[in-house]
Amino acid sequence: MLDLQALRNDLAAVAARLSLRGYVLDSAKFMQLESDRKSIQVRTQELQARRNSSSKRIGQAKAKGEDTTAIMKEVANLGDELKQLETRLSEIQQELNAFLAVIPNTPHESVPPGKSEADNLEVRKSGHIPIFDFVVKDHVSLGEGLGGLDFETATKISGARFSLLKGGLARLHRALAQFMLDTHTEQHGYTETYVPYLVNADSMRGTGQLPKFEEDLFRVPRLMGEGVENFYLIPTAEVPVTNIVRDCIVPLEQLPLKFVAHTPCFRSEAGSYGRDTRGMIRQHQFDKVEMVQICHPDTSYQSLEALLGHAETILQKLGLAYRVVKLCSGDMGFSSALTYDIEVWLPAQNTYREISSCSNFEAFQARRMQARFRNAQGKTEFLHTLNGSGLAVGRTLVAVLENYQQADGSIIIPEVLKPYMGGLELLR
RNA sequence: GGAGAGGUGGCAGAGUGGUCGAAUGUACUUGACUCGAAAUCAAGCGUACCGCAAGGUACCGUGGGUUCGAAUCCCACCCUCUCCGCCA
Repeated sequence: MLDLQALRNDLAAVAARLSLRGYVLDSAKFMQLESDRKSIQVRTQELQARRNSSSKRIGQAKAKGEDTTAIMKEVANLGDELKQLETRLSEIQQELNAFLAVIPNTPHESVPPGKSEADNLEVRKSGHIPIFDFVVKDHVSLGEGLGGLDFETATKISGARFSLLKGGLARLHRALAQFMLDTHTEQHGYTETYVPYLVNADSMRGTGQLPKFEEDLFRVPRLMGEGVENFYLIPTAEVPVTNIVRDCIVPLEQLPLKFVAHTPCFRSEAGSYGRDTRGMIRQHQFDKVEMVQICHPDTSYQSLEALLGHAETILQKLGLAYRVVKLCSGDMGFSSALTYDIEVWLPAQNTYREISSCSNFEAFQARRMQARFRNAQGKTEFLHTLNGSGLAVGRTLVAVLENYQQADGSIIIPEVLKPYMGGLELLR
């Protein structure tokens, strides 16, 4: 959520920044809602004040045993108008909230303007793109050749966009997640967390998935008395982990909070029907190791650089080539103020593919979550939240398979993973 | 699944229809005392919104209702705890 004060004080400036990312702010509607809200609120509070003082006088009179019919008559007609106004006021406030809830974050000033992926800015490249003296196979051929990747059975069990791993590949997948978690906890100072995979709607609203992106989620309805309460399968650990601080005032000295979690992620992939249909690249269920930082507004951009570095470290240790891009204004996610993507080299696709996304949300999520700290003056202020994949496990597996393949279809185990593979050197 | 208890300010804990945004204790902040600290004493100490201000409004798990007036009464729901049963 954007800062309501900013909208009130400088609507045009906010609208201009939003237009950079292709969002057209309905300024007229906002001004209308605001002025309605204001006039009705003033009138409502006026009547409430009158009712309160009259009621108080009735109480005092009754205590003295005096007759109260005169005062009661005064108040008698207040009720209806007041009730109407109160209803109207809460309607308007709901409209205003609904209006605010679907406005994306404003991009940070350093974000390159642009419309699509094509306008993203390459920040740096790292590692060496491997050269093969044979025709490379993609991860599907490699995995199936090794007998460890079985999409046919996964489709039977669940449907399209699910995968079944077996044997060495399943272990390699687990090894990757373990390696990432250990690196972030032991070398980067993150606290490991184990979190719920089903969350409530408040949590989804807190991080910005709701109300706008319900169609991207798997919803799990649950009967609750008369009605239904919805759970949602998490699309990323960002949701449960960031919501740790929802409705919290975090003591200043505890900042920054750094959490890491390894979870499955569930995405409906509505609207991406034709894309990446082959292989593990785009699945309804995939594992991800996610880093989250909750920090002071003054240091959030330093934290973002650090967090990006933590994700890069994983790729460096795995010996994979990658590049870092800064997303342009039109390609950023709803809640983000600034996002770096890390793209890993995939030989079979002869290109870089996204494997991590690291974002600073500034106070956008914190405002939705009421996540605050108390500043030196004792006033509450909104925290800044950040997160980044460190990394997407499934795609990392794809990258390892493709980059470490040999002519006979076997896979060399990267040095850092050997301890997690019981010393195994080669997957065949 | 059955039975019971309970959800009030950072915490503890009063409050069963009126002067209650809420006693009291504790924590915290400031001042006094002190070389300093402890103890003691005094004052302050929730959040949001409207207003230049004075001041006003809302919030006692959530949502509805009754009433001139609700933390307090009624209804529904959610959550927590205890016991029994079942279960990884």
